Amino acid sequence: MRMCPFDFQRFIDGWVRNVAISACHLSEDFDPQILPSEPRFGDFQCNGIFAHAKRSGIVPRQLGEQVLKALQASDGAHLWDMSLAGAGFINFKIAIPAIETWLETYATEEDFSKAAGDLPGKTVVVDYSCPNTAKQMHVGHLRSMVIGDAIANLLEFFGARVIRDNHLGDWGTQFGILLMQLREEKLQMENLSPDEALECLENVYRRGTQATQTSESAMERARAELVALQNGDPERVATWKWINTVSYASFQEIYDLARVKFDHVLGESFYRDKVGRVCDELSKCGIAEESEGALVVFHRDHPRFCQQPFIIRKRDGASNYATTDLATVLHRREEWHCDEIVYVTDGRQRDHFEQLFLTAKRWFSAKGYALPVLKHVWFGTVCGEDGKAIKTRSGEPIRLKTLFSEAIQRADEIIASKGTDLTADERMRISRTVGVGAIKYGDLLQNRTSDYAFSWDKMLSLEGNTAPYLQYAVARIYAIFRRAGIDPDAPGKSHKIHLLEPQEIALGRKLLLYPCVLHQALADLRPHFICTYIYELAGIFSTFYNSTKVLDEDQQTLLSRLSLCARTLTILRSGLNILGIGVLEKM
RNA sequence: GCUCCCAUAGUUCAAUGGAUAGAAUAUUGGUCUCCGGAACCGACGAUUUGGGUUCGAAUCCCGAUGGGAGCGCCA
Repeated sequence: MRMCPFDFQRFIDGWVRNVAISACHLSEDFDPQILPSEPRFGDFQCNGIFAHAKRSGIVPRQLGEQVLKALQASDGAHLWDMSLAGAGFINFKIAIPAIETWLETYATEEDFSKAAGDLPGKTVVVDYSCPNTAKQMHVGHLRSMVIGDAIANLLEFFGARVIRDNHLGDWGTQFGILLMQLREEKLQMENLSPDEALECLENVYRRGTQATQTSESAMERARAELVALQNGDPERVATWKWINTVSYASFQEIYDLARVKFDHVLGESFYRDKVGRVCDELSKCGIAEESEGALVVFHRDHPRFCQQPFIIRKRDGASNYATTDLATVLHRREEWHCDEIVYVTDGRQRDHFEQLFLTAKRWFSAKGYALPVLKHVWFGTVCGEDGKAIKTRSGEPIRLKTLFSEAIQRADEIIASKGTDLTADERMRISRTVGVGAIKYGDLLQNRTSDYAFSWDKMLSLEGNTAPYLQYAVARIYAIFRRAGIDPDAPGKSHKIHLLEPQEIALGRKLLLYPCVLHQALADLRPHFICTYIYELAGIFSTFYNSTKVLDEDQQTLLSRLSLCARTLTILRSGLNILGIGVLEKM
């Protein structure tokens, strides 16, 4: 088999570095800085000449010429055209035969995954979704679920062993208030559906909160309920369990719709008998100290956390989420032997996670435990139309269930307007895939660290840079294959691909960039790079489709173009799979 | 009060210190006897402000203005 790099960016980077250092005698610290470039310049560009020229006191253009000459004389130079441009850029334009070889070499998602195995043997816990029980999921819960799932898929694609953990908020002080109010209202809720029960519980909680805010005795009773629950009072425990059961049944409907799955659902309550060890060890190691009656951790060298405490045991002796989070890190290390933990939460929790990571580092180091790599993959706040964060307490945030069903209904209306001959089942499946896909994609498209302006129109849009546009491109490719009477996934001998028309070449060049995009998304755990890329790819495909007949009379042309379509299909599908968005053969 | 984040077309978002700042939407002009028009091709339109660093700044640093968030017993 001919040598064919999977990721041209990485390959060119290594190649240029090597040649520049060995043949041009540049110093070892030379960094070529190879980046994908705008199509008008080529496929990749080398930016590293400037920095090196500066350091060595040479004119960049001169150094560029010298390096270019050496590159042109080296093995591998036939794979691309190179030219010196501007003040000292070196541009690389991949030669068409090299593109064709790449397309013939990397045909299936399996081929990609195998070639991209960056993380084999690595165990990564992804901690995402994590709603609180006793409340319905609303738009504020969307991002963690969607982004976390995409990141887990991405890590899995690169060969990691991924453990998806839904760390539910099922053990907070909210249960004191809930138990108190439930007891006082004596409600009969056993016959309600999970959703109805949950809605009822939300109201109970609201009334309970109001009561504790206005009455000191209500507050006392709520505290007593919490203590009773924590001490294992059977009646309270039974009620608490029931609340969690109906809550999760309601969450599960959303997860099913969104096609999100977890390997573990270990809520905070799972760690409630593991927090003693955390406090003991941190105290004995001299990391935690008493302060104002609580057990806290300060980080003396930190400008902020030398003053701002990380409270691991409240004055009343109870633990909080800092304590359970510490216990969780240890559990994931000791039981699951993870190498890394990725937390996907709102950016407002950055202080908490920074303190958590600092504390875990000192604790693990003092005890000689191996510390996993800890990453807080945070995302921007979901804001309402008023620009302020959507909160459960202020007004009524839109429920995910409502959001999804509205999107599905809009998709269904479009299908209806086309007057198709689909069966009811098919139609239902398609409107679900389109509607849910639109919402997930709408979220993923945005750089996760940006704040998020919620709007119905944006969420439910089915035109422009949206999932349906991508799904449509996929469906059209399937339609071509149906018409040709060929299975796009049939494992057969691959046909020779000849890129002749400009639109074919443009498509081939774009396909080639997929590995670079995946690596970029992986480096920062930012799925939106994949969205941008597959959207552009679908656009280039549409242009190609519009200008170039695939089902050509000439057999060789037909087979070549069909193969090109098959590669486009593979990459669109692969990208959508990583994003957790469904694909359709017909829509 | 202290700390952090953000400011890009009318609107919603992109842009790894790289060349002429990209999309979508809205507005608007076109394409279509042909593989699915949920399509394709155009036009219009933007880096809040004042300094600085750099060969090169939307991006880094300092200030101003405007917005958001966090900060001892919620998670």
